[in-house]
Order: sequence, then C-alpha cells, then structure tokens
Amino acid sequence: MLLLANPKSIEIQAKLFRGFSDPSRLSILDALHNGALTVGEIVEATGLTQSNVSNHLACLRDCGLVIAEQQGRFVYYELSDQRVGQLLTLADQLLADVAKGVYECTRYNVKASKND
Amino acid sequence: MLLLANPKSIEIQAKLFRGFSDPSRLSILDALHNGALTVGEIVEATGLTQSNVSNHLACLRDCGLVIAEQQGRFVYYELSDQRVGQLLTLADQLLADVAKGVYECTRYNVKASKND
DNA sequence: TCATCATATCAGTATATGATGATATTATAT
DNA sequence: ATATAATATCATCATATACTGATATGATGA
Repeated sequence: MLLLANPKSIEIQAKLFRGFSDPSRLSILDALHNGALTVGEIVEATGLTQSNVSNHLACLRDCGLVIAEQQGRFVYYELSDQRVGQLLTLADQLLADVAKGVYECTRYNVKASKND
Repeated sequence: MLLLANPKSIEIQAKLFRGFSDPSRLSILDALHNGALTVGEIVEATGLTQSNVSNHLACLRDCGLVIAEQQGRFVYYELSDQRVGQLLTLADQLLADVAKGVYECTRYNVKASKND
C-alpha cells in the first residue's frame, strides 16, 4: 500500500518533492545524473556559488537523494538511487507531453515568469 | 535527450515538481489517485477549505497535472496522465528505501518539524 | 606546525508562496 | 426570473525558504 494514505507521510513526501522543486537543487541533481562530481565541479557545472551549492547539497544529503564520499580533500557526490534519476526522466517526459502548461502556472513563480 | 540540459527547462521542471511539493496539493493528487472526484469531494477528502482547494486545483490544472470536466453543477477532476500516478508511486518507494532522512532535512520545513 | 585548498556552517535578508475571507461566477431547479 | 448550490477568483497577510557573505572546519603537503 502507498504510504500516502497516512497524512503524516504526505508531509514527508511533499518534503521529498521539495528536493526536486528548486531550480538550484534540480540543476545539481541534473549535473549528477551522469555520475559523481566533487563540490567544486558541481559549482562549475551549475554556476551557483560554493556556499549555495554546499547548502543545497546538505539538504539533498539529509533527504537521502544524494550520497557523499570523501576522497582526500574532495567530497564526491552522487545520486543515492537510480530511482532519483527515474523521477527526473519521468518528469521530463511529463513536461514534454501533458504538462506544457507549467509555463502558465501563476500560483508560484520560479524566478522567471511568462514574459521571458 | 533530456530537456534538463537546457537551463530554461530546469526552471520549468522545478515548477512541475512544485506541483507535488506542497502537502495540500499532494493530498489532492493522492485523493485523485483512485479516480475522478468533484471539488466538494476533494474538500471532504483532504479537510482543506473550499477556497484553498480551488486555488490549488487551478494551479494543478494550469500545470497540466490534473484535468477538469464539468458535469452539471459539478466539476470533476482527475489526474491528467498515468505518469503523474507513477511519480507518486516512485516517490513513495524512494521514501521507503533511501530517503528516510527526509525527516531530518532542516533547510526547509513543511509545517511540521522533527519534534512531532 | 603552518599554509593552503576544499568544503561546510551560519546569521541576516529579501522574496516567494500558501492560507484565509470575501466576493464573483456559473449552473440548475422552481 | 430568482434562489440556491458548486466552484472560482482575488487581495491580503504571515511565513517559509533561497541567496549572500563571512567564517569555521577538515584534509593535505611543505
């Protein structure tokens, strides 16, 4: 049965989705889709600041979406589970098909709005 | 290829995930997982106010996650695509396995925090 | 030990966004 | 036509949360 039935679990699951719902975190997950990267490499790949990346990585790590492995001075991050990648792919397909209207959604704006 | 490659698409996709990242919206999607419901039934199923449900439904509708069909005075809502349900199920499994740490994530709090 | 590089932490701030309450709309029945 | 039921819209407010900048921690090499 789905955990979803339990209202407490709904909050937890919403929290899980929040891992994916911010452009910065999503670009980090995307960068990791092809394999492990160091924090510095993620910074370079995403164009975010080191502090910001590190904050988001802590978030993703706590959530269990990524795992960290120290190697010397570097910390390598990678997706914790192939299903994380599957979620990204599924969402991508949804976007391509039915969810094109996301552009129009005005209840929440992820930075940019329709006029760009 | 994944849309994700394009930075603009990352924002769109983040927006898509936001559809799932709020407990109220998620409980609405969950309620619809078993089939179409009227707004009133969703209100009853979720315990949210009519206004709130309607606002969130507009959001989900604009995003393309649900579709609406008027029948007399009632409007029936249902998930727009089976992959929406698949996303819910995948997330559920992720939670059960690797993402238990979501409880601990302190960067963002969905209402409740660890002390409950 | 000390210097340096890589990463993490944290407080402060500005903004985004969810909830509410009032009101508007639309559909049906009498 | 009017009343009523079902749903939608909108402005307001309070809160959550992402970003920044400064600093701290930890690892390595000299």
